[in-house]
Amino acid sequence: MARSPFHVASGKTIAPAGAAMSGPDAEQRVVTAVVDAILNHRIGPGERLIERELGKYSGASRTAIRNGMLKLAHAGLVELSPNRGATIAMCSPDEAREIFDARIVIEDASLRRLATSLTAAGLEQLDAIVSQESDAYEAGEMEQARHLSRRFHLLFTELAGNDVLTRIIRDLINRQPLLSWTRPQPAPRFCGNTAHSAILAALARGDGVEAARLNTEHLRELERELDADRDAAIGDVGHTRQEEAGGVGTTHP
Amino acid sequence: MARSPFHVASGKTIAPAGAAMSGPDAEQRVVTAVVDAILNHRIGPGERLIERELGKYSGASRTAIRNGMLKLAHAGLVELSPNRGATIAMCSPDEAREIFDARIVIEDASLRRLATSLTAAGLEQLDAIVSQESDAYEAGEMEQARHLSRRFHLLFTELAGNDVLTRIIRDLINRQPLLSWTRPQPAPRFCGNTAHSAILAALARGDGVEAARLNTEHLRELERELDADRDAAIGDVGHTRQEEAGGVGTTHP
DNA sequence: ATCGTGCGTTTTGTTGACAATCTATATTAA
DNA sequence: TTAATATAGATTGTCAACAAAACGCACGAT
Repeated sequence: MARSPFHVASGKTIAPAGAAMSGPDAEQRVVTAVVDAILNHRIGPGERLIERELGKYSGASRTAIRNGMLKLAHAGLVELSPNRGATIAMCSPDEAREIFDARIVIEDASLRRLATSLTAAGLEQLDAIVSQESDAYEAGEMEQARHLSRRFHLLFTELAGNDVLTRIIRDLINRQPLLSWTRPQPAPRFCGNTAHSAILAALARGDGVEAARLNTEHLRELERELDADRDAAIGDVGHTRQEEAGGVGTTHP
Repeated sequence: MARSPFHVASGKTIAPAGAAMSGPDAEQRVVTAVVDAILNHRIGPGERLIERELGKYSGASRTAIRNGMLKLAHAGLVELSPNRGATIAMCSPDEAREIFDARIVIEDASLRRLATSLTAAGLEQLDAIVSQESDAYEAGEMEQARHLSRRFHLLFTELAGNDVLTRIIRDLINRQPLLSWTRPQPAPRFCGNTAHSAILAALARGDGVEAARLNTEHLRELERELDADRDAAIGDVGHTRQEEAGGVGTTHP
């Protein structure tokens, strides 16, 4: 098969065959493409990002790619080793826990603050996200559902009005897919929509403490599922790099 | 006078004439030098960082410098404009407030957590910092005192045990000098030591809530002083760039 | 069969030069 | 004298080529 759009060492496609990009901000396009590939589990932890391959179909020069890798490295999405280039970051269990804790700290503060300042417009935006997310779940469009789920967390942080914290949260949310050692589950997990609408309801009635409590519980639940996945995968050898094709199903029987 | 070590466009020296560096990690040296220069107010907001000048005496190649600038930009210490290169970041009043709020959120959580897990060794480290800081203040070594003050905040965050949050706090603390529009005050401000030892005392007796409250108050006080300085400097025109030499004294009469 | 070794290929890191852009000075006109 | 403009210099952005290092594979030894 002729390789067409935008892939990595393994030959996997990480971006659709979009218009042959060659703009002034090719760097940002490479960054966006890699982030998008991570968010949709087209590439996973430990995978190498080879400059030539990244550039072949993105039209980006090597310097642009290299700068993009630096950006991604600072965001915690890739790791740079001397003379070994860029690989998708692998989070240790400890680091995964730290990321969850950090999100809880910041999102707690955001929700408590937002509860006292939420405007009608803001409420409407959040409500739209939650209902769209619900629709996507029911329609089985998991990719879209995951996107909207991330968007919900990011949006209430944005609405809290602190850009510094928002940028931090964005980076932490983007690292989420790198925390799981198994491929994403094809069926909707327990998580997600119910929790989000409950948080929104608490926010709507101005109860920031309860909203924060619900969100913390929500994130802790996600963390527990992750740990369970990891524990289940422990017996499996070679879990750090699954070969492509086929095995998308749940790893644990 | 022959320019000797390591300066910027204005000709100001931002690093001592250290050994002609030319190692593999020249990039990190440039970053460290710039950070150090910022922390000690040798360069201030809006100042241009010219690649050739940075490289002339640091021995770092232009690519290394450029990568360093990218790193500093992501840390919020410099701003990169297309075709205009790197300038020391200028924080708007809004952004300054956001940075303080972000610090409060994260340091609060760190102190509350640390109160339940502080070891004897950790307590000893904190105590050493505070007493050294006190000594430095009394000896009039303001540079050292400011360094130790920053170190105190960073250390209790480190001891809380979350590396993700620690890295964030480090970046936020480093941006502190860029928030003030006036040069650093030669005389010891109200802030600093008393507040720090009170926080430490609360920590030592396991009262994380009180420690967090004291820290919040401490940071809010710093913020108020900053606002006062800015308000006082408002009438002054051309306050965005003070000419060198002489005028180290307080800007407001 | 497994482990260690050596070589060719691939990939990264770095340097230098060139083009594009911006800044500052000098010049000219009103 | 002031303002607008043109020109020269300085600074950044980009690219292609070279050197160094790592990876994969075949080969041979234990």
